Amino acid sequence: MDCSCVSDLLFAPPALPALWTPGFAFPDWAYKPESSPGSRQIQLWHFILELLQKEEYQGVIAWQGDYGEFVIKDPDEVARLWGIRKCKPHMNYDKLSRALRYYYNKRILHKTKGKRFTYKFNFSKVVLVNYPLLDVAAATTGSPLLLSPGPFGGGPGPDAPPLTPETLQTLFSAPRLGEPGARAPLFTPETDKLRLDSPFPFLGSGKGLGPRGAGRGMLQL
DNA sequence: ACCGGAACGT
DNA sequence: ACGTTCCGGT
Repeated sequence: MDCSCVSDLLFAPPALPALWTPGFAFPDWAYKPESSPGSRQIQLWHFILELLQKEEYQGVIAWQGDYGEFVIKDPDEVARLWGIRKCKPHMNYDKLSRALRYYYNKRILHKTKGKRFTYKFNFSKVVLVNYPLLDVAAATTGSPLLLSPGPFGGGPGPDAPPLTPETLQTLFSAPRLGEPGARAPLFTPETDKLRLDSPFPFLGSGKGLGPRGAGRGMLQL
């Protein structure tokens, strides 16, 4: 069952110098397959983000509409590219869209109804799971960031985009490296990963979002 | 096109 | 866990 397509590792991780699409800032973890907590393989939403970030694919998939919303302009091509990456030669949009649907429950994506081939990222969710954003939120006590009484804590709302592009950009470009002792208590010093014993009021107490919780010391969905 | 169940593979 | 494949239904 050997497949002759290029391995993920050979896919040059674009030595990204903080590049972002017009109006949207992206953290580097979005491009690193291994940076997704539970996964060694490339994730579909990583891949989507990757395409979204490259200008040469703007005719294939691009940001459009609301914040976090993107439209697949060429479904067959996106499916083809995903098939190449995953060594699934028989990939097509029908199957790809099924995979995207998988993210609905995980609350990473949802569908923009009425708009063809249009989906929307739940960046707040994605960020919460993958990036140590919370210490920033904790540090900037005055910031209303993420603490809006939105769908978090109150239950699973239809969508939860409390983050603005500006907020994201600010957070991700924040030069908080090399600040000794500036570590927020939300993180264990050794692993630099999110601690699970911290109270996250906006995580809805994990209700319906998966009871397991403490996987590998990382928050999961 | 879009949905979600189910079985399956890794 | 993260899809992939197949499917009947809207």
